[in-house]
Amino acid sequence: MNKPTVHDIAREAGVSLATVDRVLNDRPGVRARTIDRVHDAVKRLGYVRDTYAANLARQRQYRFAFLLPEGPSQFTTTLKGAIREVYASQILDRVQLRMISVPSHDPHAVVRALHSLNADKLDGVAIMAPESPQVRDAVARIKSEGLVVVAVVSDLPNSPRDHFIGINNIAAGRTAGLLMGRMVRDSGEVLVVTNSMMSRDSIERRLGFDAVTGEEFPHLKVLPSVEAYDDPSRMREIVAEVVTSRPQVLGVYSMGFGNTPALSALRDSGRIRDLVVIAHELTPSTREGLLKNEISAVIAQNVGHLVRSAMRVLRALSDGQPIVLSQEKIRLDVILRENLP
Amino acid sequence: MNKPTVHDIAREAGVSLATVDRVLNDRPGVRARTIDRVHDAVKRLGYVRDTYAANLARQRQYRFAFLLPEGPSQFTTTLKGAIREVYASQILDRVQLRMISVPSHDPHAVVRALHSLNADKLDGVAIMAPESPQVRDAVARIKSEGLVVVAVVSDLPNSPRDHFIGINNIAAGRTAGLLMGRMVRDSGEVLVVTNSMMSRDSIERRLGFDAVTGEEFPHLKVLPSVEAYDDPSRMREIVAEVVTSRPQVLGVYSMGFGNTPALSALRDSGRIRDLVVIAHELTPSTREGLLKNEISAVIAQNVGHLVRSAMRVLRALSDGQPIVLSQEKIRLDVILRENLP
DNA sequence: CTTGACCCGAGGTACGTACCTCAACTATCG
DNA sequence: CGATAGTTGAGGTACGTACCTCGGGTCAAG
Repeated sequence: MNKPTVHDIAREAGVSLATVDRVLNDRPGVRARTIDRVHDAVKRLGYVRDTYAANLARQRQYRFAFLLPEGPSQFTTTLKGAIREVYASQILDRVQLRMISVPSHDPHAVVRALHSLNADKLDGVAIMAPESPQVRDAVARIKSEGLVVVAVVSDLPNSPRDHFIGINNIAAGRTAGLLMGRMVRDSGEVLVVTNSMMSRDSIERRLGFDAVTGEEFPHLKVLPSVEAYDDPSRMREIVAEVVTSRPQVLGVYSMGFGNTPALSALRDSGRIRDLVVIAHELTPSTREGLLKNEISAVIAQNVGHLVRSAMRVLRALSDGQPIVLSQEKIRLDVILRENLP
Repeated sequence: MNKPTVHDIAREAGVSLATVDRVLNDRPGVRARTIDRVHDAVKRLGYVRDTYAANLARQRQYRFAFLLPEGPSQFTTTLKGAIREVYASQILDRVQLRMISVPSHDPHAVVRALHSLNADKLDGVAIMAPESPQVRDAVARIKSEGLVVVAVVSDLPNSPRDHFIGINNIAAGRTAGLLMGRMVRDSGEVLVVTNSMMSRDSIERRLGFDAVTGEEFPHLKVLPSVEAYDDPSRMREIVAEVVTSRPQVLGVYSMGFGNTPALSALRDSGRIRDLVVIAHELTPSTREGLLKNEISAVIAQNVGHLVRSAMRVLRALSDGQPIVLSQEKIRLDVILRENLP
């Protein structure tokens, strides 16, 4: 009737508690036949380890770190806020957190930070950084030391990370393209702005955006991406120049990072209300833009979910437990003025 | 350094463990002054009860019930599936679940079901049912017996329920209105269909929809709501009639429940691809509609989140623990073909 | 047959909390 | 002053699991 315990397993398998314990915790000194007997009993009774009692007994502490880009980006600020909020609330059990900020555009700094992580003092790390060969090797190294590694926001697809928690950026771009095509009424041009087309996120978003607009919305002509190279004033200038000189521009797709200067340039041009503006990530800037009817839609990922999911996955992986994939999938949120959270 | 335990509290307050226990669990036999001393120590050390150890010690079982509408609605089927999935996965700790289906349009049946719930055998209940005076009284009664009551999907605003888990339906209607206004290119009419305008959800959605279209989109003329009174064939007939006889209809807003027959009528009319169709809830029907470009957007609530949130809230309330509101807020999802989960 | 390596059981303590008993103390009242 | 009720402490067991020790068992090689 009740949930079976190790005692029930021992009785069912006809062995002692110590043996059950040895089997369940992969300790040596048990014959293969006996191991099977225990596993059979586990299966027959449907035993599942009570993780909380186990953690209590072994005084388990989960020690995780978040490796995040430093700098004044509104998105990372929002993300860090979400991490702090989750950490402060009591939903985390036995978790100790460290936040590490690095200039993420510098692969060597990322590598140094990764190498400074000690497997003796840490169980897992969540990384948000662009992938580079150096980073890939560093991930491999800390994984071989026994750390659990998950990528957040930006995937590290060629690195041996255990899991990726974030959105599908091609789908994000496709969603933006679909919205743009449905919302721009007349034929015209669409401006795409980003900080850098070197980032795989931007590349994927652009790919998705182009695919949908190309296939389904021939009335739109999508211009080549405008890059600002992390320079806000450059972003402001380029956007201002394009929007004022090309009246045929009817839509702007801001692929994230650099929303604020792009928006301010659009605002100054006086044309922002006539444009369909689609941006990424919900930040103070984009929220304000939505409320002022300057931005039509924001494609976002829920940073609260992102952080909680990262924690759950880190825990599950450090315990060797399965992940409930349906719960961990980060949805692509489409946010309009009326469904602002 | 480590998390303080009851032992630390006892030492800090200069009392015994038994006294700390009496205070923390509101047991009698402690002088007011001593109670304060213990509470002071708790505050000074920042003690928080280890819920898992406590549940272990007291052999806690959470016994919850879900009271849901019976019948073949795709949304409730989806919801029930989500409940089963959450229940089957191991994320629930010490929770026993019962699902009760009632013909929810019959207040007396709902009341009978509520009265059959025994506070001795149950800790809490999540209810999805329309509010009526009878239901309100029944909720008050089972609450007075000590049960925790939360409303899910549809609020019971005049009942003494402890919490509501679901979306803001006025905002949902406003979001639909905004999407409709942005996506319908020319001047024309918008058809609004629902099963019944008696339901407060429908009323609120319509309210929000009208507010936004009225204020911001004068090119749209929103027709009076068409009601099908839970009769699929009636729904099919009315929709077919309106759409074929009124070529000036450019958009259709299906407020939920009855999506399937409405869609099939639109499909048969041959006009569906030229219309902007906005529907509620992600079900097999609406998913198919999105994929076929028949539906432009779906306003949905994530049923997985809904169910997990209901469980967390029920647990927290039965333990008298605080709720992390930011985690429990159910977002209004805007789902397009490209961001289908 | 002995030796030693391997296997297994019995029984213990611990984690943080709940809940129990019983003895002893304190304050108050008549 | 003693009786009485109200407070408090000491110490225990239990929850389900981890981890430890130690004694005794089996079995194959020498």
